[in-house]
Amino acid sequence: MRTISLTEFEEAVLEMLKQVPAGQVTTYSELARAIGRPRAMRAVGNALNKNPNAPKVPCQRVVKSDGYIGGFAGGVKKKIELLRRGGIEVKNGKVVNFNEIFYQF
DNA sequence: CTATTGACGACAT
DNA sequence: CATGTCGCCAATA
Repeated sequence: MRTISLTEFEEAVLEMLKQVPAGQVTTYSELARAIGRPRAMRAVGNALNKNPNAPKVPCQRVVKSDGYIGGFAGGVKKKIELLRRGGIEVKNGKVVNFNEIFYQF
């Protein structure tokens, strides 16, 4: 079924995000770049915010380019908890070993 | 059409 | 390191 109330852009963002393996993270910028809109990192964040997609899409694995958590529709605290649960350590609002677990498309 | 708003990024001060 | 400003893009009013 479709019942997609999402735009092509939002769809693309979610699809790409689903490709991120567990235990790794990506960035808004990289994600935007992967869908062909290298300067649309803000729009990417906007798309994720509007789509409280459940576990279908690991929205929590998207962080800022400098390794900081960024934001989350359910609250940053929640985002951090989800990340830790997924084996990703977060310290002082920033992903530990960010450079090592950073997933590039 | 224009204006406003953001889970951003890079740079200047 | 902290704060401010500008640029960028898509969605929405």
